[in-house]
Amino acid sequence: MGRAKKFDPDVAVERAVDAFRVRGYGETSPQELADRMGIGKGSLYHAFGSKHELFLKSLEHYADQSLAELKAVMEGPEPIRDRVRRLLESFVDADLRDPDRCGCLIVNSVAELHDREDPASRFLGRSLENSESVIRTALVAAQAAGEIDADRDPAALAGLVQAAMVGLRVLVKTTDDRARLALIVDATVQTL
Amino acid sequence: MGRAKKFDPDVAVERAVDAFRVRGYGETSPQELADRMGIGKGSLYHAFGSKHELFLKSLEHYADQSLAELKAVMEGPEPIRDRVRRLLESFVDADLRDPDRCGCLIVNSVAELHDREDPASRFLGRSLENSESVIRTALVAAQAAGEIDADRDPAALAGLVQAAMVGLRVLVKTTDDRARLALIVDATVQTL
DNA sequence: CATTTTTTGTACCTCGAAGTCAAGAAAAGA
DNA sequence: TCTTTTCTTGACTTCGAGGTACAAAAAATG
Repeated sequence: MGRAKKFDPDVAVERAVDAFRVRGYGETSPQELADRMGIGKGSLYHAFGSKHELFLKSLEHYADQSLAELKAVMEGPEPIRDRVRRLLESFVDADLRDPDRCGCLIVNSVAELHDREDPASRFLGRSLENSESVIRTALVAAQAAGEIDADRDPAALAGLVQAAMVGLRVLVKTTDDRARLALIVDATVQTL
Repeated sequence: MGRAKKFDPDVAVERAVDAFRVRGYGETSPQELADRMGIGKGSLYHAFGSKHELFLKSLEHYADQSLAELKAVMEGPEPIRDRVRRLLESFVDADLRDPDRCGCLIVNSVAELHDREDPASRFLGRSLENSESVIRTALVAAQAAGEIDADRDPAALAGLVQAAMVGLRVLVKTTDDRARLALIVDATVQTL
C-alpha cells in the first residue's frame, strides 16, 4: 500500500557516490546531492534521513563494489605478482584518467573524517580490514602454491601492499607523472 | 611606525596548524581558528587575509617542519635501513599517541582538496616531491656506500617508501593495532 | 606630546548549508 | 471509487560560516 518510489534508491545512491567522490563529504551540499541524484531535496531527506546517513549508504555501496573488484582480481587464476600488478595498475589508470582526480572514496574519507566514533569511521576501518584480508588470503594461497617464499609473513606483505595501494591513491591526486607511479607499482610487486 | 602586533604570527600559525590538523580545512571555522590562535577574528583577517591564505601559511609552516624532521632522520649517520625504520616508526608512534589520531596534515589535505589548480594543492604536490627527493637522495648515497644493491632503481625504492609512508599515515587513522603497523614498517624496510 | 600608522575586537552583514513542512500526487486495497 | 498510505517537492526556517566595518587602543616618529 502507498505510493511507490519514483526513483531507484540504488541508482540514487550511485549518483550520491559520484557526488561525494568529487567533492568529499563536507563540501557536498544537500542541494548538490539532490540535483545529481535527480530528486528533490525533500525526497532525499524522506528517503535517507540525513546527509550523513546518505553518506554512510554511499560508503557501503562504494565499498561493496570496491571489494568485489578487489576479489575479482585477487582471486583470479594468474600468477600472484600479475594479479597484484593488475590491481595497482588499474587504480593508477582509473585515477589518472579521471580529470577531477578524485581518487578513492574510502581513502579520502578516512583522511577527511575526524570523529573515530562515527559509524562512518568505524565502517571505513572495517572496510580497510576486509581489503587487507582479501589480499592476505591471496598471498597465503600463493605461498601454498609455491609462488611466494613460505617464510615470509603474509600479514606483513599484505599490509605493505595495502599501504602502498593507499599511498598510491593519495599520491595520484597530486601528480600527472605516470612513469613515477609505474615505478612504485613495479617496486611493490617486486617485494613479493 | 604603527602599533606592533600583540601576538607572534609564527606562534599563531602553529596554533592554526593544530586546529587544521584536528578538524581538517573545511570543518575548521574562522571562529574556532581565532579562539585557538588566541586572537580576535578581526585580527585574524587583518593579519592573514582569509581562511584559505591562513591555511596555505599553515601548510607551509607544517611542511617546513616536516621536511626538516625528514632530513634530520634521512641524512643521519646510521645504516640506511635503520634510518628508514626510525622514520616510519616515529610516524606510527606519534600518530598512535595522539588520541585524535589526526595523522599528517599534508596527507589529509591532499585527500581533502579537490581543486588541483588551487595554490594549496600545488603546494602539496611540491611538498610531496620534496619529501621523495630527500628519501631518494639518501638511497642513492646508500647505494654509493654499498648499503643497497646498485642495480635497484632508487626512484622506484623512494617512491615505494613514500607510498608506504603515506599509506601508513592513512591506515593509522583507523586502527589501534600497533603490531599490524609494525609489520608494515618491517616489510617496507626489508624491501631495501 | 601630537600625529600617524597599524592593530584589535566586537558588532554586524550576507549567504548558503542542513533540515522541516504542508499540500498535493500517486499507488494499493476495500 | 474512496480511503489510506506513502512519496514528492519547493518554499520556508534556522543557524553558523566566512568575511567586513568601525571605533578604540597602542606603538613609533617627529
